[in-house]
Amino acid sequence: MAQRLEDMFTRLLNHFGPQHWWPGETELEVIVGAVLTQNTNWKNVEKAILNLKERGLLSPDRLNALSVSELAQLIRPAGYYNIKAKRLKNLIDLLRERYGLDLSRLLDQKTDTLRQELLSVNGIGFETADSILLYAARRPVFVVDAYTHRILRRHGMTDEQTDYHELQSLFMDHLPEEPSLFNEFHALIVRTGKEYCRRKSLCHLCPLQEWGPVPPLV
DNA sequence: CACCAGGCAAGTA
DNA sequence: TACTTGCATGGT
Repeated sequence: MAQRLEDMFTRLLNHFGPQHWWPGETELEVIVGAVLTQNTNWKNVEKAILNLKERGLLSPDRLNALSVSELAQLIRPAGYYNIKAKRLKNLIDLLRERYGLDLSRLLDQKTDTLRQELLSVNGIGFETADSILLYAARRPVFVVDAYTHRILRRHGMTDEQTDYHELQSLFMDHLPEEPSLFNEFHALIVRTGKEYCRRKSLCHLCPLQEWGPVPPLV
């Protein structure tokens, strides 16, 4: 399995090149983006983040000072803006109540502790928590998303009832625990899914196609 | 027009 | 436990 995953990574990287996810941004911006991108196109998220940035609101203190309804209007382009405003405020509430709005105090904790802390927030599930761990806190945590399930299933490496943590362990148990590798691998999986898994007619162009016959698409 | 995007929680049986 | 539904904008 280790060889298979390394081969998969090599093929995707050779085909697409580096994806540069979340380069040169602040930790807070990554965290806000992780919440806003839940089931949402990243381009829409960028517009919402720009709204906050332009007004200088992208700091724990300024976000803390906003009301949920004010925040909701600012992040409208990201969709689900009412629920996402609450989710962001839930996270800021935790940051204020337990860490004095000091983001580094939150992020400097041991990985398992930090993961539990993030998951305790209403609105932060496995994928959002792990995205924050990997892309903001730079921990060697593999992020699993809908495309990861789809692609590995498509190529016969899992079945439809493989759950989030089984799939996560598949990667983390068989690859070197390098944050930079997990970062790039996850981004490449998303890119592949977008590019080649939307239509069956594009499957023959997928860089993983050479692996040979796979179970039929469901 | 339909479909979906870098999910999650709450409700139902 | 295992489904189902609501949340919402913007691009194809």
